[in-house]
Amino acid sequence: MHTLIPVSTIQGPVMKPALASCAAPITAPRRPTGERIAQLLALIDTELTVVRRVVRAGEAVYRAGDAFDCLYVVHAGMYKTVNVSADGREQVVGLHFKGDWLGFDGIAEGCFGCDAIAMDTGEVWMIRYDALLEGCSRTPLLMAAVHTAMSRELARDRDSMMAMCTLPADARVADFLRNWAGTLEERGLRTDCITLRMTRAEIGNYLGMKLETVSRALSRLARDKVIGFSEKGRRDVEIPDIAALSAFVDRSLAAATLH
Amino acid sequence: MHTLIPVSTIQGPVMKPALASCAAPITAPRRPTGERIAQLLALIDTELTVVRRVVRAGEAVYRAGDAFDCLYVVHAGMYKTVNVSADGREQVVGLHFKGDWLGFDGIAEGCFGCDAIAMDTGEVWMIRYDALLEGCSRTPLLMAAVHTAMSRELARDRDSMMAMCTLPADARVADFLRNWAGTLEERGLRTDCITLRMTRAEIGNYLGMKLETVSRALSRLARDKVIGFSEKGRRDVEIPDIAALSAFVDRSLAAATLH
DNA sequence: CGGCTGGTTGAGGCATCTCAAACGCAGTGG
DNA sequence: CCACTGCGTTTGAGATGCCTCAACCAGCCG
Repeated sequence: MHTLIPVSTIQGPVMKPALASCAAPITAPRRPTGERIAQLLALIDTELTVVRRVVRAGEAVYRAGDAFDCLYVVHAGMYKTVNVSADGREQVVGLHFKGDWLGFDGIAEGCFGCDAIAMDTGEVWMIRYDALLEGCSRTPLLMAAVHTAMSRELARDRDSMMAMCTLPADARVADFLRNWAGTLEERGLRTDCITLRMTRAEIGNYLGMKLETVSRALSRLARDKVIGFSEKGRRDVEIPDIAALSAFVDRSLAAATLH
Repeated sequence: MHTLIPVSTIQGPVMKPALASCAAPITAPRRPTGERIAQLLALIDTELTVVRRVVRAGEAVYRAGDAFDCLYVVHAGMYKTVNVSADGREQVVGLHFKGDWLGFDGIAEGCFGCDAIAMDTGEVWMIRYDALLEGCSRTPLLMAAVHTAMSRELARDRDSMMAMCTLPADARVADFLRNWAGTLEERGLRTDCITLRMTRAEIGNYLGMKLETVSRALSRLARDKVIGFSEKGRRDVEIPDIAALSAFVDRSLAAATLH
């Protein structure tokens, strides 16, 4: 039909190949996510003026309704975004780790649509949106990186919707743990013993179920040896084998379709 | 803290004010959505070379797994995006009307993550992604418009997640109809009698419930005079008053929280 | 110690799903 | 013209998965 022009040929002047993979992957083969994140942060640091901000557990990076001025890139820590409706319902709609952006949802309306809350102490990089627009004009690689980040978030949201609609409660919890372990693994962190920094109520809210259901699901997963609990409290979960979680999800689905 | 610099001052050279509102609304007060869409399409038409493609009902604009080359802007018709999992589950994750973009989810991975299916005959504008990147570098207004579109889609996904997690089935259907009527109203179309181009099964899939539940919910809404059915088949729904749908949602929530 | 927060587990209830039957409507072919 | 078929819809009755309510337990901290 038409020939595929590599993006790099039109993305403007010379770019360091070492930075290329934090943008859209049309140009290059896949690289480890940890590397991509390091390159993204390096690119931002060189192309933009960022204000580093340290946040403590429970502190809000921004609140729903705040005027949209800045985007934030997670440099350390873990964050939840909480959608708040007019009538007061609260819903955890996203979890964010190092390398993720916070605040994309504010662009369209000019104010943020949800709260972004730190779940432990961490650091975010504030980037003024007007400066980002300017930087994207100057540096196509940066623009591509922003597009990629938004695209990834859209894909994640879709997968969440699918999980909520098609998986029974136990499988949804298993899927949740699998995703969590996956993001840790991508960042080069230990996945065999992870600490959930969320209460059962928060997990349930995120997954669309009640806290008791989460607790029961975790108990069943532990009984089936798909996960384990560390002797130090029930807050830490041992995941000896991520594939076992996937297998559990598949088994749930097979059992369901098999009547 | 710091003064708010209007984006327009850094967005580059002169821009026609008439086109300004299709981008982020920091610069300008809110305008009617229909106007924004017209301006978006005009901007795209002047800044980019588009290939117009007519699609018929049931036809795929793209399929999950297809290589990501192009984005699409809806010029006419109505489309659904369907997420397909490895094990064959299908989930409608989005509905798209005139002025919406299709394919953002392909940017990050280099291939599309879902099917985009036309639900009636319509027309999409194909835009090569490399050309779009170049155009965004050239025209900051275009870049802002793309960001705004992605941001809006993120916000919509989150509202969907919230509706699925917090609303009972009847209210979820009411909310669905309200959103549908809302998008029609934004585009200057009639909202008092809308034709659902989806089967009950599709609606149910989208809302995370079974087709019988959708049917019952619609029957109850009709019994409560919140909606009506046209005499010609049950496929057309009469919505005399959109506010009545919102009121129904609120009533459901009030009844639920009241124990 | 005693209160508090978060977690686990059980019993019963309810919203939704499953299964099933019947209907309307459009298309098709005799 | 009518029978016949297929698909989508409606409605009912029973099953079930998750929620609600409640009791109890385990850490933690003043």
